[in-house]
Amino acid sequence: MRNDTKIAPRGRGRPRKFDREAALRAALQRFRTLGYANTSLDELAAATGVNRPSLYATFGDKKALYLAGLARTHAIIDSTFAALHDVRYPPEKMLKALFLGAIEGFLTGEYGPSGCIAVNTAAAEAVADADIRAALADFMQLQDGWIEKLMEQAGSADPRGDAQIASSVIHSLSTRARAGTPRAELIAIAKKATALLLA
Amino acid sequence: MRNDTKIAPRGRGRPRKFDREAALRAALQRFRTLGYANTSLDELAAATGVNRPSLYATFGDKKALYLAGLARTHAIIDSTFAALHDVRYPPEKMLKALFLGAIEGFLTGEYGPSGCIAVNTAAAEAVADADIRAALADFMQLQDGWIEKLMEQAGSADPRGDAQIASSVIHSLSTRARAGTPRAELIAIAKKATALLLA
DNA sequence: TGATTTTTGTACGATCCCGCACAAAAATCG
DNA sequence: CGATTTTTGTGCGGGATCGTACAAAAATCA
Repeated sequence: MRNDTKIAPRGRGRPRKFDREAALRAALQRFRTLGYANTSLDELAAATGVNRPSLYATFGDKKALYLAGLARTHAIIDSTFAALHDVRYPPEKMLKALFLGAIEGFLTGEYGPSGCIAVNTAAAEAVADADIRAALADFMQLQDGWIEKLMEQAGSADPRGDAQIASSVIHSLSTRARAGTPRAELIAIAKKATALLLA
Repeated sequence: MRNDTKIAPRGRGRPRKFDREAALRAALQRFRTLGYANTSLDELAAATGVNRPSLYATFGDKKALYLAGLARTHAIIDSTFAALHDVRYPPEKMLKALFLGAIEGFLTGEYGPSGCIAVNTAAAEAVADADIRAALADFMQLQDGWIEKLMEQAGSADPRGDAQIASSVIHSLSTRARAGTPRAELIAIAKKATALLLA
């Protein structure tokens, strides 16, 4: 809970009225709920409490704001995985934490379960937009890479392959959550995946 | 390759100039490439060769056209699974056909690999739009259900669970294809999934 | 206190987009 | 051949959206 507004070396001019991180979080939520293309700058301005000119001055255009949001999520995911790697759970507990943590996150959302912003909103833009496609690819590689490390730590005989399957199941859990699949079924899928990976 | 234009009982007025199915296919391709929200009716009119008023008269509004496209895809997937079920492949061959068939389809696209329209474009709209969410849920249930039947046929001890995992991997293969993952890596993931499911 | 710098907020222009109105066109029916 | 019916295609109107220009506001520096 750092207060960036106070930490930032206050320069010469009029002080910024809003917290950059908070605005980014609010924008991200809208993007995650509505998708990239359906989220207008008016809505983003309303959600963040920042008017359009200030959004442009701070983040650039709509795509830059979206990519900044993806980057923020990327960083959070990265540190979450790092923490999970640090605790060195035994294999089964690690998989449980991995899958259930993902599921609880996916069931979060403004108006309903919204899954993962990268898997479920960036993918829609990925064919037509090379930048968003690259961000999506980075995202998937981050996840695959970390899960591979976790599988290694768990003593897997094929960390890469096991990681790709676990990661794939997580992608699907995200989409299923967005489609309205109830928590119990998501958890059942996670349990089945755990059983297969530990066999 | 039926010619619906000729089969349809030609009524009284001026004959329709375009083939409904062909127009639907063209519209679907645009939706799959650009996503639902990014596809304008002007683009749909250009792609189908049908001007907007005729599109409205034939399909209704933009969402109805999109849902008609999803329904068409739904029907095709259904008959594809029915055919795969009919041939009664042995387990390994069945899984190979299942995964490789999906991958080849996902690598198809106008400007690049476009994956599955439901998983990768409907999902973006699913939180804010209940109709599209329902269509996506139907889609996933169709796939899960058919693969469960295939797993049963293959003698699985847990057809439902195995099907959910196989289906999940397919969802992820779709997203990965859209992110630009090369065919070889998709195939490797499919092989790994096959190995886990047959173990 | 006056000058400077940065952000804010209103307002605007240009573009795009959806959905439909309306007349012309092209077929069949009597 | 005239009447009817259905589709076509131009064209439009209202509205949303993006990105920016410009003056006012709020801070620091000299």
